[in-house]
Amino acid sequence: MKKGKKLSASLEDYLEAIYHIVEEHKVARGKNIADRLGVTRASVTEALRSLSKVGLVNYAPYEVVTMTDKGEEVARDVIFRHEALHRFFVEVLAVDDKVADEGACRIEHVVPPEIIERMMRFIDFLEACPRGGEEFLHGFADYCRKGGIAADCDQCVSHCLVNKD
Amino acid sequence: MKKGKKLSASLEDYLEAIYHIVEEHKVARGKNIADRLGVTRASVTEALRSLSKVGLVNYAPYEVVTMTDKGEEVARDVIFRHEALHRFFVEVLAVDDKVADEGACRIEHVVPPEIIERMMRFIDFLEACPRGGEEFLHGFADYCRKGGIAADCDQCVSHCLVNKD
DNA sequence: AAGTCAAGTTAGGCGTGATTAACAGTCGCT
DNA sequence: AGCGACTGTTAATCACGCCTAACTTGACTT
Repeated sequence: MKKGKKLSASLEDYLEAIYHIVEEHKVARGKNIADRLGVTRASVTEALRSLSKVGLVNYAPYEVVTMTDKGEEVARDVIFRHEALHRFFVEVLAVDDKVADEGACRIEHVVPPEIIERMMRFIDFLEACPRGGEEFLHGFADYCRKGGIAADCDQCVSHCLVNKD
Repeated sequence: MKKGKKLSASLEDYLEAIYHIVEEHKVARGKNIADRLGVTRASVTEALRSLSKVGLVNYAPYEVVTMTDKGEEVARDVIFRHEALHRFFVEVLAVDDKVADEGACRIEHVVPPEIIERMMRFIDFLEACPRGGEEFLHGFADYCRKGGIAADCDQCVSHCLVNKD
């Protein structure tokens, strides 16, 4: 039960998809997975054999698929990275939801854990720091839209003092 | 001269390496590239054939390698993404330089342009907004180190008003 | 129980990107 | 000029991850 080697990006995607499908339907079927990932059923079969070989899914030919405990653990880790990236892109960088998701999908497989950790902390910090907060992020969103600092910038700053506690 | 299809992550790495080597030595040799990327010379030969096939490098067997104009353009684009990510990770997220570089290397090949754009803007915004700036980022770095908001938080906020202009 | 059809599997192929091992070209030195 | 060392190329192989096409299974119909 070691940590084993890491999964390929592709297998992480399969695992993630299976997790979400199981979450919804209790079990996953090849067709579901294929549809969700936009690959053929044949590809799914191969992926399932790989995943079961490393003990992440319960799989036997012609049967429904479920996840092992280990598989759930790994899947949750992938999903955690995905969600952290997604939140950061949307909440901090004011990126469009669709693009944020797309980016998270691709980046989740390669991002170093330290960077995820800092993104999460950054979000926390923005909540804790009087300079941060809603207004600050709105300021950034405005900045993006208008290409410059807002006119009511002074008032905004004064609120730092008022809002802190 | 179309935009053509996009390069694989691997070929982007080769192109990036070649660009840096040419920058330093005027020309690149297979050995240099192999050493820099940690692959064999044989792999380099194949990559060079691919890159020259799409007109990004000037390559002929047994000769030194240089980049075409198109190649430079593409390389600069990759490097731009790399540097944007690196800067963001170091300057905003206070990530260790080595980890930031490693992360940038991997993410540069998959990150949507919109996200790069927002990261750059975020850095600009931090410079322009009175709530942002050096102090704000130091605040975050401290927060990371200490796990909480600094004690002199009030003073820090007051500076927002003083420093703005 | 047999038929049908969707879902799943297998086999074979393709492209990419890497490897090793053997061979070939280039260049510097005496 | 010839030798040797290093650099570069080729060929064969491998692992992945995907595909198509053909075959198998299982579960409803009737």
